[in-house]
Amino acid sequence: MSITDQKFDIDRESKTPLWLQIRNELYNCLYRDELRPGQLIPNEKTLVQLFDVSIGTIRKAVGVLEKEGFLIRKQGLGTFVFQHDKSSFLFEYFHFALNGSNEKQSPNVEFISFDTKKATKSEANEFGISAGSPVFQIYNKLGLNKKFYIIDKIVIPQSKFPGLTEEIFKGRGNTVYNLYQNKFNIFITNCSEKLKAISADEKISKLLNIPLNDPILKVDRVGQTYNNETIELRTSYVHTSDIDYIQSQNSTFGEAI
Amino acid sequence: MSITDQKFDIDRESKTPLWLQIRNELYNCLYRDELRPGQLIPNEKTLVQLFDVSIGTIRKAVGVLEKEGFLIRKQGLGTFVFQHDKSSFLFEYFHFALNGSNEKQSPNVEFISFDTKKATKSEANEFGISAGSPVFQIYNKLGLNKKFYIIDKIVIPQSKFPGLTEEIFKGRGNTVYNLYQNKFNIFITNCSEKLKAISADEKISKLLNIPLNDPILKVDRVGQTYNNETIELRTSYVHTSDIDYIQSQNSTFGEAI
DNA sequence: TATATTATATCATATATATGAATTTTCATT
DNA sequence: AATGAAAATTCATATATATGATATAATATA
Repeated sequence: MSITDQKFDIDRESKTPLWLQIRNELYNCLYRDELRPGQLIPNEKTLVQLFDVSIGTIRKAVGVLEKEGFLIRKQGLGTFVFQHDKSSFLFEYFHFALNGSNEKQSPNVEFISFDTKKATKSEANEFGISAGSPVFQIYNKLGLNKKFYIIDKIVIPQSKFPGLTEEIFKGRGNTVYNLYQNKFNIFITNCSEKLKAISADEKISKLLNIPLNDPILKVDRVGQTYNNETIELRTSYVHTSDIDYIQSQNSTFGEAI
Repeated sequence: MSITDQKFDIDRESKTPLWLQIRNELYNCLYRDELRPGQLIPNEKTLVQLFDVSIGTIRKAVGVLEKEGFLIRKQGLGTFVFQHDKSSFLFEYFHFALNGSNEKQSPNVEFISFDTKKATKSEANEFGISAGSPVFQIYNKLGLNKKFYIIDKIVIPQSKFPGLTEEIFKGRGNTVYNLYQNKFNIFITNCSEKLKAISADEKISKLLNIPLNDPILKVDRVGQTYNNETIELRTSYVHTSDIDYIQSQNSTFGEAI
């Protein structure tokens, strides 16, 4: 169903502000995939008619979704649905930079392996599937400046990625999140990460060509989609002798001025 | 000079939007300390008169400063200048939680040492002072649930904290950033962090009572004030066997709905 | 055809105004 | 003094409208 075809009923008696009701309706359109990544959404005038509110209320609703990262407004052009690509990946999800630098640069990625295995208990628990269900486990090597510093292990449930093969994965030609989005209709909306320092085990030391027991930064990332459904478990093993995990933070989460 | 006494000249011909000009004027009042932490700022009606614009423009300017974290609006009460305290510290700057938990809890802090030393070259460089200038170096131990997992090393230039003594530091009764703010008029506006995995050296292993060479998460934080002036260099050494460094991230930096 | 101009579409800024919601203050009543 | 109702204060939501800025499309002109 197209967004312009449906009848939204906004409750003017509700305690929830109109702008928030509209924001939620639009969010649901994203969730229901009636507004697809990269797509141009109806202009403000149309939205005014669709929801029968003033343009200021529409702008507030759309503005919030823009700040949340779901929509992107372009003056003179229109408002578009956000889509994952290399630059957004670099900006939002890749947290590493060479020693002494604060500038991120795009990592080079090299494929290592693609396997099917049974989900561990904790993986199954995270995904909300039964233990032993099949999952894909994929290893990649990431580097900067021709050297590799990071091993990425990706675990995703087979059920959510029907038909995914090693060839499709290798031939994606873009970021992994872009693959999820374009080939499997899964849009990663939020991530959380947990970091630990550990010792390199045999596997990691071989893959990264570093001494056994070297200190390694281990990053566990949970990638989720709408309604906090977990889609991907990613573990990065980072040899931080030459690169840093960086995080910048304003007093809050303010917009850049 | 009080904010209500001065004449702001807003340039209506400027390419910079009015709301941004006003946001910048208010920001400068914060910077010049004419609006102090915790203080109630003039209400919207007064600001309308002060800047001679409509209330919508004022609300936009104040709204941005609120999102940036400098102001806090409270319906029915007024708008206040943000101040550092324990809850904001927990919310924004303390990134650790016990294994398996996503809930942060307030750490307990124990004083270790307070010394004066000469700035290293890199410290001096960061602070913009000459090498060898005196700095304070303070060690603390942080823990959760009666056990200590973190050693914090704080380095701050003596010149910016005149009269600071071990007694004042120990008797602060609040967070360190609150001390900076209330006793020394220095307001930390933003931080950036760089993380590495290293091996515990002798000093750290003794302080945390862990084996030598255990993997340790090292967090280097640069704390800055207005105009990106560096105020504090803090290094945290974290034994991550029982706790995680956690980071959550929405698709962007969206406001909570 | 190539270029410059004009028109159109779309979001951005700004004003003016009305009503509602949340909090504190005031003040009458008990 | 304690309580409760009313008033005042302040920010929040919502409408209506006008003008500006930016990008694209259409058109006229050389």
